Amino acid sequence: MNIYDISKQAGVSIATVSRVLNGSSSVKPKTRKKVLDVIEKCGYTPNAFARGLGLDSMNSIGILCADCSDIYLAKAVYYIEGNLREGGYNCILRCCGYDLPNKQRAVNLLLAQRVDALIMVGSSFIEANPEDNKYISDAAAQVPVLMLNADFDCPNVFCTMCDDFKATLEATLALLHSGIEDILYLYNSRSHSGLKKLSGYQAAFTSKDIPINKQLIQFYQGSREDIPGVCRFLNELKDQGITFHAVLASDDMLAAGAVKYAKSQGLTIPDELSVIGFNNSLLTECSEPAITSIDNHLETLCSQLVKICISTLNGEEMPQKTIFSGELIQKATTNLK
Amino acid sequence: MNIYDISKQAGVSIATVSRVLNGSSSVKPKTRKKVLDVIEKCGYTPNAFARGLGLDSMNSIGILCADCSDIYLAKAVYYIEGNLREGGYNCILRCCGYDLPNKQRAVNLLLAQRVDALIMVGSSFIEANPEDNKYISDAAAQVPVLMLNADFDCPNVFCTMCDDFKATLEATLALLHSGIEDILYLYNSRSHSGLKKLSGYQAAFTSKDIPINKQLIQFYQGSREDIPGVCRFLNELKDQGITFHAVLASDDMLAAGAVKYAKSQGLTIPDELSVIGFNNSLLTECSEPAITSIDNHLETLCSQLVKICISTLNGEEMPQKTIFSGELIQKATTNLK
DNA sequence: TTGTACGCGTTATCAT
DNA sequence: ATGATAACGCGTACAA
Repeated sequence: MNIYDISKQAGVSIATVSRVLNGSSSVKPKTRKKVLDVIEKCGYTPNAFARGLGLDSMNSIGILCADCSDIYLAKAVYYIEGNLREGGYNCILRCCGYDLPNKQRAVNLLLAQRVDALIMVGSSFIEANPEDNKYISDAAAQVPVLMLNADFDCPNVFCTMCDDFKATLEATLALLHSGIEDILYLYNSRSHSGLKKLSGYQAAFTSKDIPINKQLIQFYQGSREDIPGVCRFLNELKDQGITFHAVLASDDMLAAGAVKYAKSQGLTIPDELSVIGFNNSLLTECSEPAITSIDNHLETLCSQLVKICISTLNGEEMPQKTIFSGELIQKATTNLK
Repeated sequence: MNIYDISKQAGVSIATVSRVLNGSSSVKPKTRKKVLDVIEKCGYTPNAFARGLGLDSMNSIGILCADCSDIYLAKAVYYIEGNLREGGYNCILRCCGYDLPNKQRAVNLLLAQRVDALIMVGSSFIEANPEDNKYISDAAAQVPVLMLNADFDCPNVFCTMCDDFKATLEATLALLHSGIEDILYLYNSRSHSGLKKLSGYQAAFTSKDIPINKQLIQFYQGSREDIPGVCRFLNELKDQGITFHAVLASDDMLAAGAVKYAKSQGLTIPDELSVIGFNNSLLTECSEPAITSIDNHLETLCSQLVKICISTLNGEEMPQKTIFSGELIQKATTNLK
C-alpha cells in the first residue's frame, strides 16, 4: 500500500496525496476529505524510508551512553528520550562503555544511520588526551553534537552541564565549617566531570589555607555496582592507618559503601562519620540513614539540552555552553550548620 | 558523495561498488582493492535511507519500555540493546508509561518507522481487559513482537519470562517453613506478572492448608521511587492493627521500604521481621541489612529474547514461550532454613 | 567478471 | 488547485 494506490483510489495524483499528508500548499477541502477518507480506510502510512531518502532525515537522534543501566545515566536517557519524543524525534540508543575504540565505533555507526544529531550522555565521552577527542569534532562536522555533563570547546558541539566544581566546593566547605577537616574524597571516575569535582574538593581546602592530605584522596576502581566492595575498600584504608571523619563521594553508590563501612566499624553517623554523596539518587533514600547528596538537577539539564538540540536543528543560533548550579540536599548522614 | 561518485573514481560501475560493499557475488581481487581504496580515500558511507528503501529494512528494532529510568527496566534495556548491537541491529527506544493510549501510540509510531521487530520490556504491556490487547496482536500482524516477562498467546508474539509464580511460591514456602505465617504480601503492580507473583504467594498457603488473611495482601500505589512513602504506608498498616512478621515484596524498592519500616518501629531484622524483595537489584546491597531477594536472571532472559528475535527475523521457527526459573538469593533480612 | 537499467516510495519543481 | 515528472541513492535482475 503506497501513495500510488491511495492516489488511484481517490482519483487524484500522488502529488495531491502528498500535499494532503504534509499539509503543504492548498488543497480543495473536498479533495482533501476524499483523500483522507481513502487513507483512513486503507490504514495507509507513508513509507518512512522513502521519506527519509527524499528529505535526508528520519527525524532521529542518536543517544550515546556508556551504560544505560547505571542508575544516573538511565534517568538521563529517560528524560532526554521523553523530551525528544515530545519534539517529534526518535531516539536510537547505543551504549558504548568507557573505552575509546567502542565510543568511536558507536559514533560512526550512528552517523552511518544518518541521525540528525548526536547526544552524548555523561562526561565519559571526553578523553584525557586532547587528540583522542578528535572523534567528537569529526562527528560535529557532520551533525550537531550535544553533550550532557561535559565541557568540550568545538564548533557545533553544545554542552549542558552542572557546575560540579562549585557544587563540590560548597559541599566541602560545609563540612569544613562544621568542624571536620579530615574529609576523605572518594571517587571512581577520572572523567572531565570527575576531575572537576575533585578540584572543587581541593579548592575548598586551599581557600581555607588548610593543607591537603593526599592520602585522603582515594580512587576506587571496582565495579560501579559493588557496594560491599566499597565497604571493603574503606576498611582497608582504615587498616592502613588512614583516618577520616567524613566521606565526600563522587557518586551515591560510593557514599552508600561509606555508610556500610561505618556500620562495619560500629561508627555512628553522622556523629563519628559524615557522608555526602552525589546525584541524589534512589540509593540515598535506600541507605540507612538516608544520605546527604548533591543534586545536579538532571531533569532540568536534560530538558535544556533537548531544547538546544531541537532549536539548533531548526537553524536557530544557540549557546555553546549552558551551566546550571548543583544543590546540596541535606539528609541524615551529615550534621551541617 | 554517493555510489556514483565512487564508481566513477574507481572506473567501474555502481553494481561493482555495491558488490564490493556487500561482499556479494565475486569481484576480481584487483577491482575490489581499487574500489576499496577509493571508498577509503573518500570516507564514503552508503546512504542508509536509500538502502532501507530498497531492502525495506534498516535493521532497527523498536524497544518499548514503560520507564527506562526504573532500575530494573533500565538493566533490561541495557542487556537487550547490547545483544541487539552485537547482532548488528539498531535500537529505537521509546518509553511509553503505563497507560494504554500511550502504549498504542508508541507502537504505531515505531511501526511507522518501519522497525523490523518490536520488543516490549516488562509485563506492563499486557492489559487486564483482553480486548485491550488488540494493539499487540495488530502489531504482531506486521512484525514479530517479543515480550519480556509477559505471557501473551498470539501468533508472531514470542514471550520470554521468569516463572514468577513458582519463584514467589517457593519464597513464601521458605518463610512458612521457617515458622513465619503472618507474611505481608506487598505489591505495586497489577500487571500480569504482578498477579502471577501474588498467586504464587497464595498458592503457598493453600498448599499448606493455611488460611489466607486478606488483610495481609496490600497494594501500594505510591511512586515507584518513594521508599519513605512505603515506610509510611507500613506504619499506617501497623496503626490499623495489622500485624506481620515478614514482608514479601514484589519489588526491591518495596522491600527497602519494609526495612525502613522495621527501623522506624525498632524491630530487629530478621528476628522480628523478615524481608524478601524481588529482582535482586543494587537496592538489596544498599539497604541495611542487605535484602534477601528473588533473582529472575534478567541477563539470561534478555539474551534469550534477543536470540529468538534475531532467529525469527532470519526465518527460523522459534518457540512461542521460553520460561526460566527464578532463584532466591539469601542475604541478611531472612533467617531461612 | 562486470555493466545497464529499473524499482523502491517519497518530496518538490514545474507546468497546466 | 492539481498533475506529470524528476530527483533521492541504493540493490539487483538481467544482459554482455
